[in-house]
Amino acid sequence: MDVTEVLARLQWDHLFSKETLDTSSIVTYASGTMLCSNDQSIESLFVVLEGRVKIYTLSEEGKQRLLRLKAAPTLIGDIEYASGRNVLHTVEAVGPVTCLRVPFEALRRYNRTVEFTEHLLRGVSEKLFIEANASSNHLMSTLEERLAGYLISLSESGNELFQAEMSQLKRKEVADWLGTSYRHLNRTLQSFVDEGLVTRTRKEVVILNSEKLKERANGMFYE
Amino acid sequence: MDVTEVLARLQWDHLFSKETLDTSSIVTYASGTMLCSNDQSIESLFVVLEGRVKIYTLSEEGKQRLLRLKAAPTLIGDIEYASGRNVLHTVEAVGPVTCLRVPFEALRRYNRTVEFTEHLLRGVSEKLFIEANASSNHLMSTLEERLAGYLISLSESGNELFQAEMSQLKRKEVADWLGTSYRHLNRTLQSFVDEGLVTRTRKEVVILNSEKLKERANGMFYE
DNA sequence: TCTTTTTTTGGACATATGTCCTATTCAGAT
DNA sequence: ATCTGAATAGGACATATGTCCAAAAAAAGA
Repeated sequence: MDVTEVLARLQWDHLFSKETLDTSSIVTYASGTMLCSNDQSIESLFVVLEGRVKIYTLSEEGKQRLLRLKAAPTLIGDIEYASGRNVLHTVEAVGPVTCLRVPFEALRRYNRTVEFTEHLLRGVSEKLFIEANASSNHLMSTLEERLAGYLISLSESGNELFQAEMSQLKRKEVADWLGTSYRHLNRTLQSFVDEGLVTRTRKEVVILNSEKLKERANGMFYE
Repeated sequence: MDVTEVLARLQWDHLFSKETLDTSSIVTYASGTMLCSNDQSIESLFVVLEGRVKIYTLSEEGKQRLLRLKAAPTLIGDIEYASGRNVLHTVEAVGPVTCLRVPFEALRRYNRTVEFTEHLLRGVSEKLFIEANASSNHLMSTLEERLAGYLISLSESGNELFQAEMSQLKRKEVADWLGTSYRHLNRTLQSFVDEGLVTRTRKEVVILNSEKLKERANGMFYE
């Protein structure tokens, strides 16, 4: 794999200086590998070039909350590089993942350009927006609304990104992502079935009445 | 008020170019004024030089959630400048507030330096950390834990910043900040009283048994 | 084909928290 | 001192959601 070419394809070729790239390396992770774990220290930026990663919080007691699935290209470690703190969110490879690993040290030394810093800034503030919105949504809505919103968001065209990232979750993962228990997800799904809004086989959910479902979502919509 | 001098005192004097400062102006807001409101567009960065601001989300239905009180110095609009989006959180003056208002346009034209961008980046990622942690805390703990954590955090020395920002909240505001109803805050407070952990007058809460209270906080701690 | 294990589904119950409402108390204005 | 409006306190009830468990179904072995 040719790094220069891949970066060019992403239009990220101007971001890293030659010296920086010289100290960087391509690394590949098997499915299930943790690229970084909550609260540990981290010393490199990971540019995910290929594959998909799962981002979630993992508390001491083992409770976890799925934040999102992200497909390449994406940056891991940008927040930690910018803030100097330990890892905020755990990141795990879903399927094989190829990254460019760029040591923070190289960035500090050879990469303090406006272009690169602005790129990080844009990325981090984008993440902040998403996090803040997710958090508000969660705090201010019931599972019913969130689930309806999730189903609608998956079915409507116009947010391929979300669909690519969030479909193919297993039921249990959907529960995690929605921040609820498996039990309660089922209960709520069933109530939609009872009202004729959706049908459910054990493999999939089919929307019958997307109008009413949208009402139930009460404005909740993911992208 | 001399801007150059104030910025120097904050050690922010290297951040803005002369041209930028020329297009900026000092503005003063009366208590209660909104510096910016959720979802509106914003065209200037506000450098809060004096006073305190209240940052919160405000949903369409009027539900609000207090995120924090912040004392000067602090930046408002940095996230929006960085992401190009509309306002994320509503900001309101608590008492008179003096700001330096810097048009985004000037920043784009005269201020794309590494120093300034890195400053924004540090600030935004710091905010992301706080937001992410608050959100996890909220999702994974009961009010009892959060309230205990809040009380402990206010009483222990070592986080003057938090104390300066979060004491002197009215009970209703504390409820907002903890993301609960006034009713439930009272109920939980009362349970602490019943167990002899704290005493409560209608003005203040006094901690009697900080050991046990800390246990109740179950690791929750604010800073 | 027959077990054994895993996944799905849903009952029963506990509980954290919200909503609505009514006293009570306190501070400030008259 | 009296009135008025905000802030405080708590009763009664509804409900969203979690926990624990057992039955049913599917998948995987044997």
